[in-house]
Amino acid sequence: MKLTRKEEIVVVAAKLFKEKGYSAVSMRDIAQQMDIKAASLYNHIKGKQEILSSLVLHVAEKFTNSTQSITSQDGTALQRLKKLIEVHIDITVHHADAIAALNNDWMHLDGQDLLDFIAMRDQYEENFRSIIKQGIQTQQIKAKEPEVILFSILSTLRTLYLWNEKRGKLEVNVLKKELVAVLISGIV
Amino acid sequence: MKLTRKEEIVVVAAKLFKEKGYSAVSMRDIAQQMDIKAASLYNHIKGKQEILSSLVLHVAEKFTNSTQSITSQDGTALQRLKKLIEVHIDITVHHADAIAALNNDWMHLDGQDLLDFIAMRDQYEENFRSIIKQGIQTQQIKAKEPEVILFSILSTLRTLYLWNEKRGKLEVNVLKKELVAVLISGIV
DNA sequence: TATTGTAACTAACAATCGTTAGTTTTGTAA
DNA sequence: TTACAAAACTAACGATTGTTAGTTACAATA
Repeated sequence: MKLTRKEEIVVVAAKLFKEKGYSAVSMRDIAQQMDIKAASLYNHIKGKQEILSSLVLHVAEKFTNSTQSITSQDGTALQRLKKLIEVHIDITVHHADAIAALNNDWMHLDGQDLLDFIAMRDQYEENFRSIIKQGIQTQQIKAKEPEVILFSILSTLRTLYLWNEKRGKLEVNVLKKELVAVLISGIV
Repeated sequence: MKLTRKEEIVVVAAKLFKEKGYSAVSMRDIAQQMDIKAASLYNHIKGKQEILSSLVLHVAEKFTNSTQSITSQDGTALQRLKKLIEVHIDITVHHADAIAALNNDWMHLDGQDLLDFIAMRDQYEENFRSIIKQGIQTQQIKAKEPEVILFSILSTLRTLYLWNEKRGKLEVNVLKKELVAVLISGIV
């Protein structure tokens, strides 16, 4: 599919943000990477902030929608948890650069964009938490501190974008299978 | 113990870096937080870069030394892995802000500092990897992709600094015990 | 061929950046 | 009280920041 010029800018900017972070990337950096001058960017976007919010909010919605869909379908806690992990991997593989910004640069959103993001993030976390609690209640999951389990799994999933590059020959379905196994069954 | 003025600056800066990242924090921000003017900072430090390298390299050395010490002592792979996790938690609890910079702002180091950091990080990862491989060889650890196990555990440990604030009433020793259990034995 | 919209350009703006130079205040020891 | 060092200050520098205004090149359409 053909990208609009605006989408091209967002894609290019995402790569740069991933390397140095939003604040350390100038409009001139982005322009140079596209072989145009900085002022020309403004024919397509309103400003630097719009690049960030396009990037972050778009992928945040993906996460929110996916988890919402999983929690609304039926299934045991463990089935849902597995599905959640797989979906997270899918999104990561296809939007690695955007996820870098979501993880590291969300605090540079401003106004309503920032509020929207935080709301989505909290909702995502809450869905995750409720699945784990449900698993503990039905004794599918060992009764440990739910927060420790939540933190451990979420940390791994959120940092996955960093390892996806080195993933190399490891095929996506293999990655899913292995990661689900490690996160749920442990390593011993 | 009493901090030197330079150490005070580094501590204050670390807190700010954690919130917005190195690039988004100005010398005037740091100065304001200390109730002095930006120029006054230069009575104590050479520049902004020195703040970052003090912060990052100091805690990076702690990690390198700890893992080096663990791999040189004897013990099974699983004992070593457990110890590694516990040490990581200890350092995180005591240097949460510095670890934020280590995770998110290391790429803004320059010159020899950057090379030194990368060398330490690679060595740390390599030590970790060899313990896992040893565990697989001795069949203490289930034979999965070593990289997936390494990535999963390291991600959790590296992001721990974010959760340490919310840790709240969860005592350090409880956290250690729970996290070791989750990371090694899984949750089912 | 004339018109129009897209997308580039040059030039410049005010604000902020890290940093330096030179000076003054402050606290301590003789 | 004087002398000295530590640590603050004011003022300013050149560079870079995001952004705007006005203009030009080019392709498609009428």
